[in-house]
Amino acid sequence: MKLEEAKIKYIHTWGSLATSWGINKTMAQVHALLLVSTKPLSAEEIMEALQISRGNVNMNVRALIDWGIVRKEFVVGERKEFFVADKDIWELFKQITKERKKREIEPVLRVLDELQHIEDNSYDAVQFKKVLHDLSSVTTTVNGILDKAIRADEHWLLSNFTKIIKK
Amino acid sequence: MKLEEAKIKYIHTWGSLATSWGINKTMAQVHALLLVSTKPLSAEEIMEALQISRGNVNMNVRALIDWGIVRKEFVVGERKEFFVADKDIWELFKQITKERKKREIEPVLRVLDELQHIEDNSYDAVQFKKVLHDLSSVTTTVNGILDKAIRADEHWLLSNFTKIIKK
DNA sequence: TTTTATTTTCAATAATTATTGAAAGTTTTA
DNA sequence: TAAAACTTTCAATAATTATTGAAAATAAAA
Repeated sequence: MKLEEAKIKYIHTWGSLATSWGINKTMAQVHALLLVSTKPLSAEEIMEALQISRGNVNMNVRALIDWGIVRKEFVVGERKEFFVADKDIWELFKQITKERKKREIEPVLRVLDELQHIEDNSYDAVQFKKVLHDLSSVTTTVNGILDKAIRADEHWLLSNFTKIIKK
Repeated sequence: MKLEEAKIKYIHTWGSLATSWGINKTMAQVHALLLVSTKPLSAEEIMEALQISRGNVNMNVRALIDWGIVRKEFVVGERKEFFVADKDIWELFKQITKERKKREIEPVLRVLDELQHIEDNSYDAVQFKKVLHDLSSVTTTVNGILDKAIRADEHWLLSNFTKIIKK
């Protein structure tokens, strides 16, 4: 297999993994492209490489910048903007985790907590509260793991979990 | 807030979390409904409660059964099928994790590994292999954590991670 | 066996989500 | 200032994914 071919295959693989986890395919592909590129890329170059429209590139690059995993880079003698993705994939993992935690998991925890406070002590209601409680404990635990991972040093997750897993 | 109202809110909240993680909304809602129900439910009752079609109920209930988190239950004097979801949500978490790991993460690891074997030692290729390697280590670690979690006792994840997180 | 109850399937359709492309907006240069 | 270079926006459209509903299949009862 040739290098270019391998890069394309990687970009596609990553895109399809993203899709099944509810992340926009193009966003994942743009990020993957920037990761394997040895130089900053302009909107044109991304359009060309992934065969997508200018608007699509713009939207997804902005989103990646919002997520803090892609940044603009100035290129001497060039007027247009160029983009790079830093190569530390732990950082990527942390950023994505952090955002999703905040956007998706925390709001659910708030709702679950609120629902605990219904004033009803019938058998049904107690059963319901029990389910909610279990659900909260799973969600809280997952949330806590993610929290710890994103606060810690870059390689905390790798070094610590590796030990735990191997014990 | 009334109990019924709370149940509905819970079912909806769960459905929307599922959606953002690439899981079918109805599937999550059917599961949630069965979890908070104090008795086994028939297809009709699910249709009624969630206002969805017979076909939709059938497809999603089958999928939940395939995932091993819902099962049929025989009801005396009734000819039709009834369904229940066992109340342990750790089991749900484990099953979902297990399936997604197998269906989505493992295939990606195989592709990443295959791509490592390109015979090219140019600067570009070496950089690319570096990115792939980092990516594999993140993916492998995540995979390993999930693996451990699903193999262990039901409450391993809760008890162990809670300690770790609080340390 | 025939009838009736129930489940399954799947083509058609609806709903959702992603993408385009051209117009409007912004910034830089002349 | 005006023109050129470039970026952003967003209504229209395409692509994807979920849902319906009725016909076919299956199972139970008469």
